[in-house]
Amino acid sequence: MPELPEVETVKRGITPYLQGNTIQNIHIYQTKLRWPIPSNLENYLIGQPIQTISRRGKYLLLQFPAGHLLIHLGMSGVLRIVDPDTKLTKHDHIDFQLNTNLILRYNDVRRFGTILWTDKPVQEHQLIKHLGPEPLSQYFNENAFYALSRNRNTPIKTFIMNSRNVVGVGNIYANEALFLAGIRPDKLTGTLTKAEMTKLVEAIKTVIKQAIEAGGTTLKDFRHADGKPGYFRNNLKVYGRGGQPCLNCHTLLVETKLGQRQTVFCPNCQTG
DNA sequence: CAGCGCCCCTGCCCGC
DNA sequence: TGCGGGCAGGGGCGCT
Repeated sequence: MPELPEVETVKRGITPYLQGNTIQNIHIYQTKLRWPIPSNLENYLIGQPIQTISRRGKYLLLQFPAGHLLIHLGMSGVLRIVDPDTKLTKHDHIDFQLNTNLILRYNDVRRFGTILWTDKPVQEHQLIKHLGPEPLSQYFNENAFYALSRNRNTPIKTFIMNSRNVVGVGNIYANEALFLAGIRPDKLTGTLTKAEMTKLVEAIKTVIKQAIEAGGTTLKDFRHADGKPGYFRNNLKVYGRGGQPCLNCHTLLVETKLGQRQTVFCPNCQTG
């Protein structure tokens, strides 16, 4: 479900309910996510204040006095703020009950998500330390990205979806950014010119920025913490539109597979 | 190291 | 209506 804009939207939605508040209790209903939820989580969290809420790539980081809680939503994870009398539903896996009596509730149908604890500096955590730059930061720029791309032989779409190169670009926004940049998804990374890489960097920034402003993309069930959908779906130019006419030139969009992921492009507009 | 395919899991949609 | 196959917004891991 979530790419970076969706995770950012979730972060913004839950922050007012969490910031400075204290975890009063925890209920774990299902420990089996991508990795088991640590069974001793309560030792670190109960009675402790949530000091800051931040995001690194698609990871949400809740800072406590003793360390950080890492949360990744995987493909289908949902975080919501609910009243204490809200009935549990299928695939609710963990509740964090706050001193305000509201509950931060994690639901994840496919259980590809992650909830882990670390007491080390969070940027040194195994899952965090190899992450590439944030797409909207100054560290993601045409010079650095072009240098990184030299002598790389993977398709450019696979390259931009690899979080070691740049974080937060999932399948939707990879397709959209390549369309915006006019570059074929299967073009080998090392063959892109400096001008093309510059266009691509700008396209990724634009797509991510616009998606955050729209509150993310709701395809099936993504919802803000308050239950509202994201509106970027209306802006999608190629994702999910294989076989339909290109919105620019009316050529039929081509649908292929790249790295086991649905890939859609316009053979007329994306010639780079 | 780079690149790639395989999984983890449930639900839904489609064709027969 | 039932069933099997394929597909889904992620990404770590093991293999070559």
